Amino acid sequence: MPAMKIEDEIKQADFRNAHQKAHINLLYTAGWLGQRQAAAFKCFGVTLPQFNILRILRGQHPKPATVNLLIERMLDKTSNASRIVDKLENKAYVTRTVCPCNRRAVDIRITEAGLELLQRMDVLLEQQPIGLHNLSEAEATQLSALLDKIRD
Amino acid sequence: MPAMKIEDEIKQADFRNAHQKAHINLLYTAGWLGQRQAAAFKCFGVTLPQFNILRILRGQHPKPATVNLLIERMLDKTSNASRIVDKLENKAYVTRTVCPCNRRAVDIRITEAGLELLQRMDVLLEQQPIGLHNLSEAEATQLSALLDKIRD
DNA sequence: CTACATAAAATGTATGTACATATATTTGCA
DNA sequence: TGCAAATATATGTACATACATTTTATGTAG
Repeated sequence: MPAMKIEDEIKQADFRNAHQKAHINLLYTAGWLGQRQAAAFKCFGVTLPQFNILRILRGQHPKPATVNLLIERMLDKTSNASRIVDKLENKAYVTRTVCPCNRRAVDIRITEAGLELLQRMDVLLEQQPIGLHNLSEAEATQLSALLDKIRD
Repeated sequence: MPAMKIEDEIKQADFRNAHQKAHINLLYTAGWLGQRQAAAFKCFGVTLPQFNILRILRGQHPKPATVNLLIERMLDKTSNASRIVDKLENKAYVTRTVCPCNRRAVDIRITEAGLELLQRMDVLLEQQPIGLHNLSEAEATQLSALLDKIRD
């Protein structure tokens, strides 16, 4: 992946202003990052949203989580947690049981196989980091502050 | 949309380090921004990818564009331009004709209805900007530089 | 205690994404 | 010339997203 400024990446040299340029750059870079992550996850047979849900479930383990809790903690809150859990259940990485104290809710738990998968992924993902390692500590902090300000 | 730091948004107070926090913040903020844009476009009956393609076609107008050219200029290069053009063709915002000089290629042109739609959207989108207006000029420039560095 | 609102999850439909493959056309080269 | 490689686009499938609707269970007001 060669070094490229955003102008070259999408072959549009003339942005209206710095705001538009940063806006497009933000969407583009997030896509770039997400794609690299998805590629790294592919050989494990899980997608990025599935991975994220597994991590939330590991954080709860051995307590169960409900679909509502998953939605609260997911990056994309409008996505359909129920169907992502379907896929993980098919792969035997999670279990679903009706919550005994509230039969509307469903208790979702990560299985041993799921925990083992996460552990294997942790090892490989640390070996080849695909994150923001090009940034210094100070730059990463600065970036977070700018992003927070966008959403204010 | 209330002001919220990323820790509160996804209810995960303990990030491993500044890099991980910025990483998650980047994906989250891009999703947040994309969703707001999609919501603004919804009343016009087009999605964000469809809008982006229409803008590229307006940039070419009255010259045609090919699918390859669209892919080159799209933010997400791996997306399926052909099927997005399908949707726009169904709405009569673009036309497809076999390129006379290369019958493998397809000339795609924006129609009058498409141009008119973009103009209506321009007007409303300028009235209620959904971009990075919280950032100063200097901050937007700084953000772009950080994002470029991530992809180096 | 029924009736209606609320809550939790699942489902339906349209769209988009990622990746592999198919189809048609053109080009290059032995 | 003829045939393989390359090119331009389209299609198939699995997955995810956005949003509306449905199903089932719980709570609450009268």
